[in-house]
Amino acid sequence: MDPIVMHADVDAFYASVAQRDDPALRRRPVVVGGWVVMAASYEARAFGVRSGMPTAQARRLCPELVVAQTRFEAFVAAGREVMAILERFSDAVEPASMEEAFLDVTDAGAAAPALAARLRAAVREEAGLPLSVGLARTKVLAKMASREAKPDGLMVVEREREREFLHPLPVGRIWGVGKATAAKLEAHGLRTVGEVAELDEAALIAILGRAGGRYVHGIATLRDPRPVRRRRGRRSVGAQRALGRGPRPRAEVEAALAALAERVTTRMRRKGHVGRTVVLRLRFGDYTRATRSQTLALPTAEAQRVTAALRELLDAAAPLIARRGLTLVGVTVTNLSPDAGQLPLFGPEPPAAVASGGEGASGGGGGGAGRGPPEP
DNA sequence: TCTGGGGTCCTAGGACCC
DNA sequence: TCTGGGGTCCTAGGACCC
Repeated sequence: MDPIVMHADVDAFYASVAQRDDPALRRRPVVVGGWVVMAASYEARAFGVRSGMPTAQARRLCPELVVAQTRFEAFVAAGREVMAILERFSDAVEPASMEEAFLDVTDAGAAAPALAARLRAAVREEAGLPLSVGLARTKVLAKMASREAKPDGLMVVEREREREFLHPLPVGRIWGVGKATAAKLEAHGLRTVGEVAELDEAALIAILGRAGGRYVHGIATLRDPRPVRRRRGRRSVGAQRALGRGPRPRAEVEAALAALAERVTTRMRRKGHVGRTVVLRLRFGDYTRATRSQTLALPTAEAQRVTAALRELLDAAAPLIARRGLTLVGVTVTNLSPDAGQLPLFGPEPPAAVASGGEGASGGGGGGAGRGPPEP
């Protein structure tokens, strides 16, 4: 029997939460964000407003735009509320972000569309949020179906309609294919998914590399055997801060890094994580980026140790900074593992953090199965 | 359209080991 | 003797997603 995968995704998540919590915002063009739009309601999208756009530009496109405050705790709480509802509809729920998840609903069989309708109603009534749902045989198809279903809709891609649904789409609509990959495909004259499906895997690997080639080939030929799996542990924790233009004294940069290290390690300690690799992220005046990283002998969640590593990394990057001008610094701690000091000796189940089997301490190269190619 | 902040995964080269 | 082959880890960068 074919699996049935559901992809459930709250529409315009941040903006919908804002509209839910403030009735005066309903049916009005709303964005959430600061100086850049983080989410736009569908009313705002009708004016051409998109996330990532500077708020000033959004205002020019839509003079009656309402800019709602970013209430991060409210978003986190709303996300949890939605996930709790989803958990009632399947044992296998794989969150993909705060506001979307894959559900294995194979057991529902022919009743899956009715289940999806009930789920949408539950999220609407209990969480007060619009949910779009895609139903299909694979994750990618379900994901792409929910996208087509938006806003506030349900789309079912039946097995015998998969080709008809997928093949006419431009390659850039494949989940996981962005601008760079689409450009490579188009440079070979491949514009639609159907055209890609005519190539064999080796040809696609030659164009996109091993993982990308396999992935795109699998999707185009309707193979995507990745199962819905429960959430894996977090892989990294990070924070960053824009510094504005103009030269910054070293002391100011160091102070910013110390504050970021504090923020990151506090979050790690709260979750019982330690990490071994410290990554310094930099962005320059010309919007180019660079990273410098250092792997410690022992994992840590101490701000001081992270800050010390950051200082060394900053020294290593000094010539680059002098040349290009620093505009943003970020700190990421990766190579996470559960803090052994915090492990219960006889817990009900083992900690889930680094659970991905034989991957070991997945340094920088990492084989994961998140979005990667379909497994053989 | 001049560009937020938080993540995940893949690639490639070099070091090092057996 | 025109020079192994496989594996792991680290570093840096790129692509993509929400």
